[in-house]
Amino acid sequence: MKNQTSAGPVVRDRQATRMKLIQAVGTILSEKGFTALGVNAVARKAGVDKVLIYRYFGGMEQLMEAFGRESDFWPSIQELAGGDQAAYARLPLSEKLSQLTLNYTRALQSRPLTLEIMAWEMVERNRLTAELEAMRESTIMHFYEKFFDQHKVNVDLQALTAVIGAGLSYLVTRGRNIDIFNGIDLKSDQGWQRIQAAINIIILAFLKDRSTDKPSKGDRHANK
Amino acid sequence: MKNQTSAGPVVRDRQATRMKLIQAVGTILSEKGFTALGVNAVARKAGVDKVLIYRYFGGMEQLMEAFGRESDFWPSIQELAGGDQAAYARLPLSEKLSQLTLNYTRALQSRPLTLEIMAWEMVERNRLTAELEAMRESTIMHFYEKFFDQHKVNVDLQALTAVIGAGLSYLVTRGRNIDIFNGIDLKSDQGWQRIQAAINIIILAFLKDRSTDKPSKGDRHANK
DNA sequence: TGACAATGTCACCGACGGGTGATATTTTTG
DNA sequence: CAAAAATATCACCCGTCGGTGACATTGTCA
Repeated sequence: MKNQTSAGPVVRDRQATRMKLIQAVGTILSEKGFTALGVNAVARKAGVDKVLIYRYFGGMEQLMEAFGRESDFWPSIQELAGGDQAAYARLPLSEKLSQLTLNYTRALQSRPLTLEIMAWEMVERNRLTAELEAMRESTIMHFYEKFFDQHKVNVDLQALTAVIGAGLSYLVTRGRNIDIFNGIDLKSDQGWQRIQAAINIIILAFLKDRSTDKPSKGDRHANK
Repeated sequence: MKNQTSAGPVVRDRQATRMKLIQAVGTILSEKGFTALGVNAVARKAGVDKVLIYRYFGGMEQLMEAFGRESDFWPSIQELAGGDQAAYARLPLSEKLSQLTLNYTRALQSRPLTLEIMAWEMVERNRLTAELEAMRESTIMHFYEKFFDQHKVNVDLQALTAVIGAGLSYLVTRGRNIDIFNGIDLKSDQGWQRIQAAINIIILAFLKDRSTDKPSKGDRHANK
């Protein structure tokens, strides 16, 4: 066993090299953004030859895919529920929705890399964006089943959350590049408080007189 | 006066060439998207030498800027109001908002180039995206002044329209690449009807009991 | 007519992109 | 130890990019 190669320089470790490449993807994305992402840049950043990207992953697409899996890009159900799922489950529907939107906003704002990818999703579809999309749909779906299915409502809850969720995604993503949207200051806490306040009102008003957790009233006409 | 250059080939017309270049920008954007936009591609598409981009515009940035001005990228106030501004002005506030969101959605959906640019706005800031941004803010601002200032409401109307507007922008832009968002089918009319229905409910519910066009009630507390 | 500007083409540059074959070095295996 | 496989480097190909200088053609004006 001559495993001690003296002052061994140049360690050869496939797994370590793979990791270096995967991490380099994240570094490039956060430093330069998606437009700068490519085999040359990633290999340079990782301090490794670019041919290894092809050898170990099959190409840039697959490397991005691997990058997508080995990170906490997307908030977990736990995080979206605010940490205590049992407590969350006991909240009334309006509170659940309100908390969800707040947690969602914070989760996004704390993930610059996710925002970078979400922005890129608008422009291009590749394995990384597809991977993230799948995660997202899956998480949201499970969240729905776990916490919302129990509530009997005669309103289109999916449409409501779609609009609000889309709105938040847009505002957070956009907030990286612009200061003011529609008169709201996206760089200040006060601006986000206005948004959150409006969403809370929307949720309360949307549910009011239109749904009850106890389906006893015979009221069924939702619109007009 | 030797103005008849026989079967004159090779017409030399600065204005026409400028136009060819500007139009080529639009063609590239709609055919290949923003990632393919560059001096080489544009010149090739226009059938013109790329050096003219520098001579006539000063560079790609300025060409994009020119492109941004010479087109109806952004819906006019007229279009957002649904064609008849006088009639629109007479509507109650909730109807105004409802119509506005509908017209906004349709306006965006009928402008694939605008969507392409809006998508790119998420990723990069350049003269073209800045141009579109300026147009947008300006139009929205004027629209507000013209049709909404008259209404006395004690709710944060800007925050409401910010959330809804952002949501629609996101959904329409995203609808180019994905089919389903949050369980809503973005490719079908039925999906969009669900969204529009939800928005209508939101608007009605948001305004109900919280605002009156006649500010007589002393109720001023909006959110708890 | 000749001078001159306007218009447009062409060839070329250096930098960087994705991708590949040959080769060197380290580790494992027999 | 030697042979073979795994790991990593290097040099190179080809295409495209943004950008520029030299040159050709056309129109204008004196």
